[in-house]
Amino acid sequence: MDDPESLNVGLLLFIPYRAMEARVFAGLAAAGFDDFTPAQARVFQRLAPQGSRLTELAAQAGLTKQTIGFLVDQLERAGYVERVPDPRDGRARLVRIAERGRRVIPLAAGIVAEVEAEWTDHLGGRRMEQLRGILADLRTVTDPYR
Amino acid sequence: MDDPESLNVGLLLFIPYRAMEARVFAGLAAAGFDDFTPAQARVFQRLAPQGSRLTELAAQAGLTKQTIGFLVDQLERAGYVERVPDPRDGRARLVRIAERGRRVIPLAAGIVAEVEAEWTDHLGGRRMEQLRGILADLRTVTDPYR
DNA sequence: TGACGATAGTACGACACTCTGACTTAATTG
DNA sequence: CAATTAAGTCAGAGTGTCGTACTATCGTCA
Repeated sequence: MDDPESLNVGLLLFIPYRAMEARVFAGLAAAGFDDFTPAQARVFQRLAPQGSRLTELAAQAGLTKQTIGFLVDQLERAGYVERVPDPRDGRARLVRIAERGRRVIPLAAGIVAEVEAEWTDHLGGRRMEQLRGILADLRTVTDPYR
Repeated sequence: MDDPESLNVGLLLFIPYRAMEARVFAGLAAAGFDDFTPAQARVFQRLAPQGSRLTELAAQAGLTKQTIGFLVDQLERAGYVERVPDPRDGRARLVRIAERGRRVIPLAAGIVAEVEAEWTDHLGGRRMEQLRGILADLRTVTDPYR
C-alpha cells in the first residue's frame, strides 16, 4: 500500500476528486459563500433545473431521505434552494435552485474550469479527453442512477 | 448539471470511487469485518509497512492530527493497528498494522481486484490501463504528499 | 548547557453528517 | 373504499471533523 504504482484505482480516483473539491470550496469561501459544505454541494450539484424530489435526490446520491432532508434544510435556510409543492403529487415537494444558489453556479463552474485547465496543462489535452471519456463510460456501470 | 456529458470531472471521479468503496465495505462486512468504516480505511490504506506517524498520516490524508488520532484509536481498539514508540523520537509513536489488520489486507485486495476486473471488462484492457496511468500522473499535481 | 522555539501527540468541546426506526399524509390499486 | 405503497418528517444515536488549548520532547544556538 506504499508503492505509488500499487495504489488501487479507488484511491487514485479519490485523490484528484478531493483536490478538486478543496479548490472549489476554497474559492467559494473566498467569494463570500462560506456557508456551503461539501455534503450540501453534492446534493446541490444533482438538482434538476425544474427541481428534484427529495426521494429522487436520495436515490441518486446513495443517501437516505432523512440525510437529504437535513442537507436541503440547510441549503434552504442559507437561501441556496427553495421547496415548492409538486403540482403532480400532493405528498411531494420539489427542491429548486433559488436566487442565491443561481449566483453560486457560474462561480463554481469557473473554479472547476480553472482546475480542469491546470490538469489539462499537466496531462495534455488528448489524455484529459481520454480521462473524461473513460470516466463517463465507467459511470454507466458504477452510477446506479442513469 | 443535469446533462450526463456536462458533469464535471470532479463528480465523474467521485462516482466510481464511491462505487469501489461501497463494494469493498460490503465484502469486508460479509466476511465478518463489520467494524471497519470508510474513514478508518482511508487511514489504514496509507499506513507504511514499518509504521507511520500520526502527523504524517494527517498530512497525507488532508485531515487534522486530532481526526487521525480519533480514527487510529478506533482501529487500535478493534485490533487492526497498534501503536509502538518511535525509537528515533521520544515524542512520536508509530502506527503499525497489527495481526487482525494483516488479515484484512488480502481480503480487501481481492475485492478491489474483482471490481477492477469488472471495470476492465466494461472498458477494455487498453482503456483501463490508460485510466490507471492518467490517474497516477494526475496524482503528482493533486496529492500534496508525494 | 540550558533556555527557547518548533514538533508530536492528546484532551475537550462544538458542529456536521449519516443512519435506523417510527410516524403522518397523500396517492394508487384492487 | 380499504389496503398498500410512496413522499416526506421527527427523534435519537453514533461517527467524523475541526478549532483551541495543553503536555512532553526535540533541536538549536548563545
